[in-house]
Parts: sequence; structure tokens; C-alpha cells
Amino acid sequence: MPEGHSVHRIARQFERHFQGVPVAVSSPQGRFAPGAAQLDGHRIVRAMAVGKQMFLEFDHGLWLRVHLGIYGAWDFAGDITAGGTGEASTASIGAPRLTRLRMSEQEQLAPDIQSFPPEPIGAVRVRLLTEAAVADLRGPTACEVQTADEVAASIAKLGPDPLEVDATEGEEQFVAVVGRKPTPIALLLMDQAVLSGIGNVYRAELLFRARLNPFTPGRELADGVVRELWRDWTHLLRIGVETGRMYTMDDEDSGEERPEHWVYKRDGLPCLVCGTNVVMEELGGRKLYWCPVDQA
DNA sequence: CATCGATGTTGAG
DNA sequence: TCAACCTCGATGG
Repeated sequence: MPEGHSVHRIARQFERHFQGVPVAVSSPQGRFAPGAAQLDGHRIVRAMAVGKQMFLEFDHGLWLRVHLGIYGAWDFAGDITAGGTGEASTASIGAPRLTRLRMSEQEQLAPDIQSFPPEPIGAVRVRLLTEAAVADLRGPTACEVQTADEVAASIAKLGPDPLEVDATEGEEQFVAVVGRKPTPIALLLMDQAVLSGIGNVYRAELLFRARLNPFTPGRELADGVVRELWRDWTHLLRIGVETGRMYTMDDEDSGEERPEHWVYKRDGLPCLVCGTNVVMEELGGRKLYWCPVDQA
């Protein structure tokens, strides 16, 4: 479920609380026991997010690759901080508070844990445990140990992630690929081999913000329009990573009663710009929302 | 309390 | 094209 911004935030949590210290790796559920044994006791030296995938590098050269899929989630607990760079630690001067934070497409604080480490809840595929913090992974689509070469191969299959690649190179690559595809732009934006990290919410919102017809073939779009899509995705992704929310309306301070999004999940409701009813259609097995007038 | 559907991807057919 | 993966909040009876 999470789109790219969440994965960057999760990687940030690992950098902040798990990097540089020995990590006990286990698989309470059992399904990942062999992989856990390969990593157990080593230190995490790097956490990297590329699109919707996260890669944790350990000090002996092996990596953990995780993709949350549609309902995977990380639960962090212990002496941890929640959220963005500017937020203060929850640890007080005295005993650390035992915060519990669930990170999936949404982030939510759960009631503090009573003892550390807490018992695993449900089917925990992998548990990463340090002296101060614990991370439990549940329901992922992918969770595997990789060599550095395998990591490189995984990343090579992915289109550019604006926060991971050189901005100019990423933009040029995206423009070049879109420019030769007959595929509807709505499908290209969701194609992780073309551009990394966009999911169904950001897809619909980016297309509306650009006032683009979702069915326009990539190669029929002017380069400038495609560049603007890249730049807007970069913009929205940055906001998402900093806030933990999928802000797409650029006016957080306007009325409290405003909808969260321009068109996503607003089929049958009036377009916020022109009043025409937003429509929904299945495309490539996913629901696509757009305004038939503003995005004609 | 049962059922549905989801911000995703893979792989079978 | 569609089921499977196997979680969990929202919805309805």
C-alpha cells in the first residue's frame, strides 16, 4: 500500500535507530528463518529506499531487500522517534519511553509498550532488534537476503527515484522513455520500471495537477509536459517524505473541511475546480480517477 | 461478527 | 486477465 514517500521514511527510521549497532535478526513466524540466520548479529551500515523497495546493507556485504506490497507494514518500538527530521525524540531525560510506531501507508502511534522487547504480534516475518529498538515486519510481498550484485540488479530494473538519483539524469531518462512509448501516461506513471515510487494515489493526483488526459500516449506528450510531471513528482515526494502525509493540494492551511485529494477516490463527486463529476475507470487492473473536463 | 476492499506485485494460465 | 499473497480498517447486518 505505501507509495514511495513511506519507504523513504522507513529507511530513515533504520538509519536513525539501527545503523551502526549490532542487530539481532530473527523470524518469529519462521518463514524467513534461513535468511535471518545469515544476517543475525551483524551491523546495518546503510538503509536505502528506491521507489517502493528498501534495501538494508549489513557489515558483511549482504543486504535485506523488502517490498511491503499491498498490506505489508513495519512496526517500530522502543526508544525511537516518530516522523520527520524536525520532530523531537520521545526519549525523556530519565527512562526512555517505549514508543510504538506502525509504518505502512499511514503512520500511527500505538499505545506505548510496557516492556522491551515486546512480544511479536501476529505473523512477524522478520524482527530486527537492538538494545534500544525493535522493528517487526509483517505481510511483505518481498523479504529476502541479497548479495551486492543482486541488489544492483534489483535497482537496475527500477526507473529513477527522484530522491535517489541525480535530478537531471533522472529527468532525462524519464523524458526519453516516456517519449517513445505508445502506452497511456496513466500506465507509464505506475510502471516502476519507468519511474519509481508512484502508486495509485499519486498517479491520479499528478495527472490532475497537470490537467492531463490519462489516456494520452506517452510519445504524444510534449517534452516540457513530461518534464513538468517529473518535477511535480519530485515536489510531491519531498513533501510526502517530510510530512508523512500524501499532500497533493498545495494548500494545507485552507479550510479543514476540504477533501484530501483532487480526484483520488472522488468518483461521482464534483471536481473541485470545474464541478463536473469525477469519473473512475479500471485500467490495468487498478482504479483510475480523473475529471473528464479539466483533463479532457 | 462477517465481508469487502486497498496507496502492489508476481506468476500461472 | 486474474488469482494469490495473507493484513486490517471500513462497512454492513
